[in-house]
Order: sequence, then structure tokens, then C-alpha cells
Amino acid sequence: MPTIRDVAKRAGVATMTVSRVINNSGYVSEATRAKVEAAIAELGYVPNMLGPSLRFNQTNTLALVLTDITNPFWTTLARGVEDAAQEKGYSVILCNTDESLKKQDQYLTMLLKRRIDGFLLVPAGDKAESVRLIQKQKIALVILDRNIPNVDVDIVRGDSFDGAYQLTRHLIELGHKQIVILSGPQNISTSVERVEGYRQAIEEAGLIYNSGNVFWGSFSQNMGAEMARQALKITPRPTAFVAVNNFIANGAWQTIDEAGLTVPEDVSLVTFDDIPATITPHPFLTVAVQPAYEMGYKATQLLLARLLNEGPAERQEIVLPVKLFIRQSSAPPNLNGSTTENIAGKYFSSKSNG
Amino acid sequence: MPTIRDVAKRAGVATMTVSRVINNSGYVSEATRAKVEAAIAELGYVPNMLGPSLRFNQTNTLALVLTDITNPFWTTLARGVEDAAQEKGYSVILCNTDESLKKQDQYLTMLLKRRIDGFLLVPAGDKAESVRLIQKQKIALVILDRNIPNVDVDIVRGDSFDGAYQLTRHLIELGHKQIVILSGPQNISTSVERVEGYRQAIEEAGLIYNSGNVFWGSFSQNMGAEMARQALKITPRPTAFVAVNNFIANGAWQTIDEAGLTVPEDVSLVTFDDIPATITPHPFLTVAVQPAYEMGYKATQLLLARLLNEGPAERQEIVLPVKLFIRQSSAPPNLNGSTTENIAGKYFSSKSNG
DNA sequence: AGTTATAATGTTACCCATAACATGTTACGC
DNA sequence: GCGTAACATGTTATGGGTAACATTATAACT
Repeated sequence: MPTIRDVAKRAGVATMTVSRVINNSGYVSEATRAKVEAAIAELGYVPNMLGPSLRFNQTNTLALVLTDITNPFWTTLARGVEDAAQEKGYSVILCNTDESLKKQDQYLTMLLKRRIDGFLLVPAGDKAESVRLIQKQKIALVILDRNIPNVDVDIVRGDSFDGAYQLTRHLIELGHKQIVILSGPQNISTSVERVEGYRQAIEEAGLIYNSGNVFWGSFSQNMGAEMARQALKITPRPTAFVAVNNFIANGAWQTIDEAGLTVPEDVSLVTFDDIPATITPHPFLTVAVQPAYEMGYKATQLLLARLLNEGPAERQEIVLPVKLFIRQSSAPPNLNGSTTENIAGKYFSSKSNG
Repeated sequence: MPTIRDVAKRAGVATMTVSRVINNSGYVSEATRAKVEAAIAELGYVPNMLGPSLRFNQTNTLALVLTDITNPFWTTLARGVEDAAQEKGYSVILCNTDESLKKQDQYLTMLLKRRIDGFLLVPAGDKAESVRLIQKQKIALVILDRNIPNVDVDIVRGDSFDGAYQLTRHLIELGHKQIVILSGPQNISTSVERVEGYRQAIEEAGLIYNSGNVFWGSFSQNMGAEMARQALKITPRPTAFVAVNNFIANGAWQTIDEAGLTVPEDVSLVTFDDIPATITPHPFLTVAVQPAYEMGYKATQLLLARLLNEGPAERQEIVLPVKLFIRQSSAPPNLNGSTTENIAGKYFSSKSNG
């Protein structure tokens, strides 16, 4: 591959002149500019960013480290990150940790070796170690979606507490009294806060908060199915499920089907995190929607402000509001179990046969 | 950030010795190794990859340039890429072009400036220009999913022709005679080949191939909805739709709903590209499934073989088989339009209200 | 003791683009 | 016609790690 020296030689000028042409900096005569541009075109020269990156310790690259790239919630967020980054001329390396601390640390180390300018991290787990690893190197960092206790770091996240509160309250208003929550790992703030929001709504309504109605698992379809299986064993059978994310909800839904029950007649099912209409043309689940794109966008803006030293002095904790969408998966409980009219219109309960 | 020189000074050795410790190369006495490791730990030293990258023109980075990161098909493929890359110590930069040639070229240039080792490209459009841009720089390149005419480049793709053939034949076997295909852009090979597979099935069955039954659009929900709107105006009304990707299918489905029609009673709907059960717990659409993960994985293996000069001499064109999953969205046509028993069991046709 | 192999450590040049500085050229005012 | 400002181009040092080469220390033989 040709270098700036090759171009300079061909154009009969110094490398610095070529550099000036490329970057439109300093003085270059029209004649020289033309010669240089011709040489660049003839050689197909593409500047090598690694030189300046090494020299000035600036790669113009951010890293987005998240936990599950197959979840539309995260890819929507990723688009927000990408757009905000591109506006300022930064590119983004996307890494997928599968909620594994080991994978996360491997990625973080790799990214540090690459001298990434800034990190956007959805932390796997609640350990501050990884954050400290980054902070020790004085690399800009913004935490996404989740809280990590006792760490001085910027955070952009959704209002988990309020979302869960709204979902649970909605169920209570429909008349539900046996409400179960299917949560994620106990060491992840979103799981915990959503359970707290649920608790608040339960207690505020004068219902009894029972830890037996709280299931801790992981943000996966399988675990959602398993937690739902356990939940259905409770007597009296719960009439409503709160899932703390979309994958859990889908797993739970499958379990409900397999048990020969119907949503929402037998069990109401509400959840966090929407699925775009491009993927599910008939949104059925009542959801608390977090502004995923905006979360990514704002977090990236904050990160870029930080690394350009334009950020606010104090640590930021930006909490974005969550919006409730009431759909067909939630309905009043059917206490006697008899056939009632389908309250929420047509719905689906067909088994998968794929 | 500390450099290898800082470590060397602290340990009282030469930088080369530190390098040997880090890379486990050459001879280092146990005592020296201990001193160096202590110094590394004390300083929190992380090697700077940019040095060697610049020196040896090797970044250990691949780029995956695709057209829509929010489509689960592509993120599944991306996981395949990621896994294959990581096995060989490579990382992946993921870029999203939105089917825009302009965005694609911006990304390609940026990636060339970064001296990426290899490209995995899902080309936007059919122009060979972008491919030549990469090939001119002698960077390894594998094209994914799509064909580009008259270019000598490795390709890994699904069997579009056969998938469309299978889908269409399935509809014909159910008794459909008025079958419409909702395709993507006319300059993208998958669109074209899928229409060809459709045509083959139509003609083989002795039906008449009519270009009025072929709609060209884009791989988007909106365009799927629009094409379906046009298709429903045809008289006699088509009894079956073949969508060439999942987003088109969902858009079409919405149109069918809005027209007060039902899938599959009034219109059968079949499509390419599945949506994972994590996202859609009740898969309903009959689909031709391409092995997305495998496609990413194999393409990356080929790419890595190329850049390690271990690849086969000839240009590779790997065509992966497509598998048909028959679900509830396809059923025999209901010619008289009267109410019939729901053939495929329960189904859903509720309107979105999110 | 002397030779040789091998173990252990060090020195230097290199990769590419550009900031900082240096030098040369032209234009213009008085 | 001379001084100064603006224009135009060039030279050099820099950044971090390591291959290639150089040197020194130790061990293993005769």
C-alpha cells in the first residue's frame, strides 16, 4: 500500500505538503494541490490513521460493550450510539459479552490495548472492578442501563423503578391480587430496581409483598420459561406476571401456553422492553418502553463531551423516563376460570411448530 | 498511560526484556520475569497495540459491514462472525449501512484508513466499485449474502433461488394459483434470485408467470406494506404472498390486517428469514430459513484463511442450503370467501395499538 | 583452561503522518 | 527599492513496540 512518501515523491513535493492537501490545512498553491491530488488518485493512496493515532494517542474510536446483540433493545440503543458518534467523526466497535464477566474483561483489555478513546459499557454483574480497570487508565467511560454501587462514574439509564411500578399498578388497577415478578440476576441493578418498583406498587395498594412471588433468574428466554414454570405452581395460581425484560416475557409466555393456559384470560403478562414493529407486526404485550435509541444517543454525547473536556464537572446520572403501552396481554383476572368474552380482542395462543 | 519504557525503567531492564515477558518469547530468567511482572502490575501497564500495528501493518481487526443491524438475521450472522474471529484472536468492527451506498463508502474509507486486516461485506447495491476500492488496496474481502456480477471475489451466501422455489412450490401444492411475490431492490442479487426461484416454481407447475405479480421494493416494513397494498388491488385478488424477507412480510401482514383480511384464510403469507424464538415466542409465518450464524462463521473462516495465505487458490462461492419451515401462515386458498374452519389452528389478527 | 553451545539481556532501526519550526518566495505599501 | 506581511514549501523529531542483530553471562563439554 502506498504511503504519503510515495505520493510526495510522485508529486515532487515534501510529505508535509501532501499532508496539507489531505487535511486542508496551511497554505498550498493551486498548482501544487492539483499535482498532489493527481498523485493520490493515481496511486489510490489512503492515509494510514495508525501513524497519527500512535503519535497523538487518539484513535477516534469508541467501544460499545453490551450484553446481548440479538436483543432488539440493544441494537436500537446501538444505533443511537452509532449516530451520535458519527456526527463527531468517531467510529464504534461493538462487543457482545453474553452477560459473562470473563468475556467482558477480555474485551475490555483488548480495547484498552487498542487505545480506544472512550467506553460505553453495559456492565455484566455489579462488580466495580471492570470500571476501575478502565478508570485506572484514565479512559472516558459512561455506564449504560445499569447502576454499579459505590463508583464515581457517569450513568445513563432508564427509570426501572418507575417502569415496574407502572406495570404493577396497571395490573392492580385491573383487579389482580396474585402478581408475580420474573426478574433477572440479583446482582444487576435493573433487576433489583424493577423488583423494588413492583414492591412499591404492591404495598401502596395494601397488598402483601411476598418474596415467594419474586423470581430471580437471568435475562433469557429459557430462564423466563423456567421461572414461569415455578410461578405456576404457586397456589392460588398467580393471575398476572410481570417480566423484567422481553426475552423473559417470551419464555414465560411459552410456559403459559404449554400449561394449556391463555394470555390474558388465565394469566396477564406484562413486560419491559418493546420489540419493534418491523419484527413483531402485532404487538400484543403490555410493555414499559425505555427510550433505547435516546439512551444510546445521550450516553454517547456525554461520553464525547467528557473526552473533549467539555462535560459538566460533576458526575452525571441521567435517568430517562419509561412509557407504558397497554396492549392485549393484560386484562382483569378471570377468578372463576369460566369462559369469558375475549376482553382484549383477538389474540394468539397457537403453539410453535417451527 | 505508562509505556513499555516506564515498565522497563521501573524493573531496571531494557524494553526488549519487558516485551519478551509480555509475549512469552525468547529467554527471560525467572528473577527478571518476576521483577518485570511486578512493575507491570504496579503501573497498571497495558501494551499499546498501535505500535506494532503501525510497524507490521497488522491490526488483528476485521470489519463486518452490513445493511441493517436491527434485523435479527444480521445480528445472528454477526455472532457467527464474532465467534470465528475471536477463535483466531481477531476483533470485529461492526458497521451499519442502512442499504445506503454513500454510508457504505464512508465506512469503507474509514476502515481502510484504519488498516483493517479484512472485510466482510454485505454490499448495498450491485456496483462493483466498492469491491474494487477494497481490492485495489489488496485487503482480504469476503462478500456475504449477495452476489455482485463480474467481480472476482469470494462469496458466502444462502440459496436464494432454492428457498424461493421451495416457498412457492409449497403454496402451489396447497392449491394456490394467484401467487404474488414482494421482493426487494431490483439491483440486489437476493431479490432477483428469489424472484427467479419463484418463477421456476410457477412455470414448472404450468402456471403463467406474470410480471404484474412481481413487486420490486426494498427490504423494509414500510415497503412491504406498500407492495402488499398494490398487490391486493389485483383482480382476482391474490391468494398467497411470498415475501423475500422478514421485514417485508411483517409490513405485508399489517396491510392484510388493515384490509380486514386474515392470514391464512384470505391470504397465505410465506417469507424468507426467521425471527428467533427469543423475540417471537409464537412463530406463525411459514419461512425459508437461511443458516445465518453459519454464514457468518464460514465467511469469517474463509476470510481468515485468505489473510493468512492458507486459503484455496480459486475464488470460492459457498452457497448454503435453505430450510423450509411450514407453519400456520400458509393454508389452502379459500376460493369462495365464505367462513371456513381455521385450518392452521388458532392464529392472530389483532390490530396493533402500541 | 579453553572452546563452544545456549541462556540472558541490551541496542537500534523501523513503521506513518504531522506538529513545530525553518526557510524561501511573492505582493504590496510607502 | 526596501521592509513587512502573507503565502508556500521543506526539515526534523516524535510516538510505542519489536525484529534483527549484538553482546555478555553461564553451563557443558573436551
